[in-house]
Amino acid sequence: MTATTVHEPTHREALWELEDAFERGDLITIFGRCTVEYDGRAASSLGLGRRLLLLKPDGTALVHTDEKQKPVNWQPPGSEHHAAVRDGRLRVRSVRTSPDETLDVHFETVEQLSAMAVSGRRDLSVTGSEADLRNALLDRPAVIESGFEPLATERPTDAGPIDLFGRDTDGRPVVVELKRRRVGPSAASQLQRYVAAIEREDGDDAAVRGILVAPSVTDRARRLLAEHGLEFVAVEPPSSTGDAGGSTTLDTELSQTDAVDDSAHDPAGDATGDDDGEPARTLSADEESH
Amino acid sequence: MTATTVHEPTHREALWELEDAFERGDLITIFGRCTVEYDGRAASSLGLGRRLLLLKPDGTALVHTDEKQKPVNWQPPGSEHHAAVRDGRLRVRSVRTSPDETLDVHFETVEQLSAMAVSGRRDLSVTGSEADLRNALLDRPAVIESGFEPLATERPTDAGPIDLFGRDTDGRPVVVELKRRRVGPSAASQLQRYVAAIEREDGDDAAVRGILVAPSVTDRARRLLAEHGLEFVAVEPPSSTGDAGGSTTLDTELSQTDAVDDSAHDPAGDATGDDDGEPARTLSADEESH
DNA sequence: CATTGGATGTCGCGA
DNA sequence: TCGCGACGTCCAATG
Repeated sequence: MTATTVHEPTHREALWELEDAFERGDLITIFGRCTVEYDGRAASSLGLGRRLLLLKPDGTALVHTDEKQKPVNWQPPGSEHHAAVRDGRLRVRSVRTSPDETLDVHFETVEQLSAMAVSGRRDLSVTGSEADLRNALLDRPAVIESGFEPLATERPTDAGPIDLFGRDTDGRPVVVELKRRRVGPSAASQLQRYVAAIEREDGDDAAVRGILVAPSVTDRARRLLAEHGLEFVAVEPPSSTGDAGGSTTLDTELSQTDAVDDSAHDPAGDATGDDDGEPARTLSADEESH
Repeated sequence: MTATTVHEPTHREALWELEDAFERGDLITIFGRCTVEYDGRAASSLGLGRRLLLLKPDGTALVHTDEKQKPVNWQPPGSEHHAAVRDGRLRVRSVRTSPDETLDVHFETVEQLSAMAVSGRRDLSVTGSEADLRNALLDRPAVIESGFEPLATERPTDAGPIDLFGRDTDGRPVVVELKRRRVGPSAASQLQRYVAAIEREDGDDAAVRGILVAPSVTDRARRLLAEHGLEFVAVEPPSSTGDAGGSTTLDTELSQTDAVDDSAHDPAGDATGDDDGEPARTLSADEESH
C-alpha cells in the first residue's frame, strides 16, 4: 500500500509520521482542528476550526476549508516545512524567504494524517491558449484582415513584445494584440502602448495601425479603442468541444474588420459597428490549413 | 470519529462511500492512479499517474500532483460532482454551465478515499490590503503630498472608480492610484485612463494631476508615467511584522513627491528623480492617528 | 535575481 | 448576470 494513514494520532505519533513522510518526499494531508496564522506580504489569522492541510514535497503548503477553489491560506513552492509539538499542540510551520513569509498551523487535535507518493505533471497538455490562437491566425491571416501579412510574433519593442506584427495591403505597419477572452480596458491600453512604441521606433510617417483581436469587447474598451483610433476584430478561439456554439466557421477570406473609429482604416467599407450582435468568426486550428 | 476512510476499496465500495459523503456534505479526498481530462474554456489531458482529488461540498474539484501550488486540473465552486463505474474504472465527473465545462477523473485504482466534515472560513481576517493602505493615507494625506486634500475614495468616472481623488494646494484636481506592491506599465496606463476621464468630465481648464502611489516602480512604468506627465510617490505599505525593514518611518509632513516629468508639477522643487535609492516612507496604520 | 504578461486565473463588489 | 479591478494572485519565459 502506498498510502500511510494514521487516525487520531497523538501529537508525538503525528510528528513521527510527518518526519518520515518528509523524508520519503510524500504528499501529506493532515485533517484536524487547527488555527492558522500567516505573516508576510500581508498578514492573516484564522480561528479554530476543522481544516485540511496539504503539504507537498516541493515545499508547497495549502490550507483548505469547505468552500472555494483557492486555499484559505497557503505557502508557495520552495518553502520549508517544519513540525514540532508546542504547548500541547502540533505546530506545522512553513517558511520561505524573499519575501520573508511564515505560515503557522497549530493543530489542537489531528484526526487523520496521510502520506502518499504522488506523480508529477510532466505530461499535462493544454490547448486553447493565446499561443494556439496566434498559430491559428498565422495559418489564416486573412481572418484578421484580407491581405494582412504577418511579419513577426513577439516582436520586441520599448513597451514589451507585440503578439503579432505585420503589414496591411497599403503597406502600413499593423500591431495586433491577441486575447483569448472578452477584453476590457486594460487590453485596449496595452495595445495603445505597443502602437505608440512602434510609432516612436519605426518613426515612419505611415501611421501605425493597432488591431485588438478577441472574441468580444466591453463598451468601455470599445470607447478606449475609438479614442486612440484603434480597431477591433472579433475572432472566436478554436472551440475545444468541436464547435458546439453558434459561431460562424471561417469560410471566406473577407474578414470582419470592425473599425471603431470613423477615422480608422476601413478597407471594405463594411464596418457594422457591431461585435456582439454579429457572431465572431471561429478559428478551427484543425481545419485543412495551408 | 469525523473522518471516514477506506483503503483500496473496490470501485463499487468507493462509489457507495462517495454517495454517502456527497449526502453528508463532506470534504472528500481520493488518492489513486487516474487520468484527468478537462474541456471547457480550454482543454487539457493528463495521462495515468498517482494524484490526489479533492471534492468540496460547494462543488469545487481540485486535482493535485506532487508540485506547484495550483492544482493541475480543477473545477470551480458551483459545479456538480457525479460518480460512476465505467469500463472497470471509477469515474468522477464534475460539470458546470456558463461556461460549459467538464472535468473527468478516471481512477484505475483507488488507494484511499476519505470524507471529513470541515469548517468554513468566515472568521478569516486579512490585513495589508490596498484598502488598508488607502485608509492609512486618508489619516495622513501629507504622505502623498504636503497639503493634499482628499475629497473622495472610489470616485466613479467614465473609466472606472478612482482609488483616491482630491485637490492639491493650488486647487488642482489630483487623481491618486494606489498599489500595494511595485508597479509595472499596466498601473501607469490605468492611472492615465483615470486622469483622462477626469479631464473629460470635469472639463476644467486646470490640468488634472495623476499620482501613482506604490512602494516602487519599474523603469518602463516610470517612462510611461513621464510620457503622460504623471507623477510617482514612493510609499511603503504598513509592514505586518512590525517594520523589520530599513524603511523610514513617516515623521515629517513633507512628502517625497517625485515628479517624473520635468513639465510636471513640482511643489517643493526637491524632486530627486529617484525612488529605489531613496527609501520609501513607511505608513504605520497603528500609529497615533488623527 | 527582476520584469513582463498570460491564465481554464479566482474572487469580491457593484450596477 | 456582467464589468471591473485586486490578489499574499500563480506561473513561465526572458534578460
